[in-house]
Amino acid sequence: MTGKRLSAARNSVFEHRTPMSDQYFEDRLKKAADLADLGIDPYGSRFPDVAPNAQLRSLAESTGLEAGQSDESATRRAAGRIVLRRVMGSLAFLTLRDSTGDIQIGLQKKQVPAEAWGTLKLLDLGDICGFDGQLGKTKTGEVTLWATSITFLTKGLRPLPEKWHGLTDVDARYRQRYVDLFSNPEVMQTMKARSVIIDAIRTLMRNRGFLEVETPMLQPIYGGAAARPFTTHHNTLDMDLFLRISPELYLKRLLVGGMERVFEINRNFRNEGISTQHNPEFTMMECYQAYGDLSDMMDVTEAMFAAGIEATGGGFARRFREFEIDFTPPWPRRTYSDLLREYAGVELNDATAVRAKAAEFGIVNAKADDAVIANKLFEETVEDKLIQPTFVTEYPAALCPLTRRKPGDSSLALRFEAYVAGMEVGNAYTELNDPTIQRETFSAQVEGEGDETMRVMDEDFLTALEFGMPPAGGLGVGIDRLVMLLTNSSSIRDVILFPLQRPQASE
RNA sequence: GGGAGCGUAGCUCAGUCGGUAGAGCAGCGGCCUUUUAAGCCGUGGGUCCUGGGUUCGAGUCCCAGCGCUCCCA
Repeated sequence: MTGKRLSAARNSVFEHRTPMSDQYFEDRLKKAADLADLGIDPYGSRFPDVAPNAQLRSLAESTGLEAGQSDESATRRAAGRIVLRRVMGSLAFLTLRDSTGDIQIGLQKKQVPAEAWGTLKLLDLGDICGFDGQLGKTKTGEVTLWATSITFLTKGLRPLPEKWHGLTDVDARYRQRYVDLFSNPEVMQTMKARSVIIDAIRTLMRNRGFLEVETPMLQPIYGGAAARPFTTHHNTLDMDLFLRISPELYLKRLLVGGMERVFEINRNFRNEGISTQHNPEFTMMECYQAYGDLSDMMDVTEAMFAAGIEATGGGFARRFREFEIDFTPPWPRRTYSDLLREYAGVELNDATAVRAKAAEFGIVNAKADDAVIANKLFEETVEDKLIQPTFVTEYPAALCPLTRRKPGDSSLALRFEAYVAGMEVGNAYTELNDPTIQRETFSAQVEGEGDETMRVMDEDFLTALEFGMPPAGGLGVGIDRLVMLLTNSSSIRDVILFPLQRPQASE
């Protein structure tokens, strides 16, 4: 890039910027132009054979370098963003950051070509640079790449956040996650952990014979959960579509089709509130196992957490917020009615007592089903007590239209929800595969809750069941919450790269 | 939806009783060969979220709006 071209770029940039930022832009664009004048491209290109910083650091340890020593037998190459700089006359130290961590770069005036030393003045915090040199340790023992050359790879035009505090403004961190990622290393670690955990879960499921599939996100009829959907529209077909709230009814069609074990890791969309536990789009692992039931799904749930724990290191005992949580399987099983008795002091089947107790918490709705009231009471009194991993079993059947009834007690459903730290992290059924009962429960649900659950009967799903779906266990696990628990992140927004934000008025 | 709080320099934050706006980092100029949030000297930088109002005078008090955070539902 020539200085002339940069001048033109500068002029166009300034037309769109506020006066106070011009100082930084102007200085940095000037430096980019100065580099170009020296024949150095401020926006470099291919820079092969870069060693990750973590690798360089471990190399320094494994080769037994002592303080004050350098390994003169080899030249190493590092690249990354300059985040700190300490210049003392004719000796300079830089802190270079990549996704694996930081490494110190040492530059001595008498060890680098004069032109290279001169370009140090043109280097800013935030620039992306590469360095070749010998690995060593300073006399204080800091691992240092003693550079013999500087390669400018990308000029940064904007100033970095404060070097000690980083970017802390929560809103800015989410809006400019790219700044958050390189200025707050723990954010990088969390996001890498998320990727590693999901990878481990995929491997687990494949090893158990589950086939990964992808089912529609755009659905003409939504279902599989009780939630409000997002609505969209297809122009050519001129039809409204819904972003899925759950893949359940499609995955079950695959069971009918003969895929005995399927799973999907993908996004669901629910047009509801936002909180530390809820993002409008969230990632769910959902799986179905033919010829299985609830107990198999408990096993899968425990194994998923075990896989995530193994992948991220550390033991089954983990800290999350103020809790010490032990994920060692098997997790305790507690029935819904036992928990309601223990924490709310009422019998599930005593509707009068349940309503009276619920009224104490301001839960009053004469038209609502007894089970709906009971469940609100459960949410109010029980959920936040379930700190250690717990499977809650035997849900009121009225809440579970897709679940098989308990043999001998049709008021209860063969369902469990897994709770950890007061959060629901998993939901599983022994799946209902009797099309006659399914039609009845759908009708009741459609009439009872209308828009909240399903707008119209999914006739094609019922048709599928009529062809015959094998008995099966099904499970959904919230991946975001699982990652929260295993990375000790207190908000779901801390484990989602780009959580939904209201757009900013300007800019 | 309700309550509380926050919004000041590129970033992190002060700003008293209403009296013409400050620090650190970052920037710029200078010194400096083992620093690591380097240090020292000097210096530039502001739509105090937006719009009204009260007042001789508003970052500060009042009203409305916007955005964010936390708690509750």
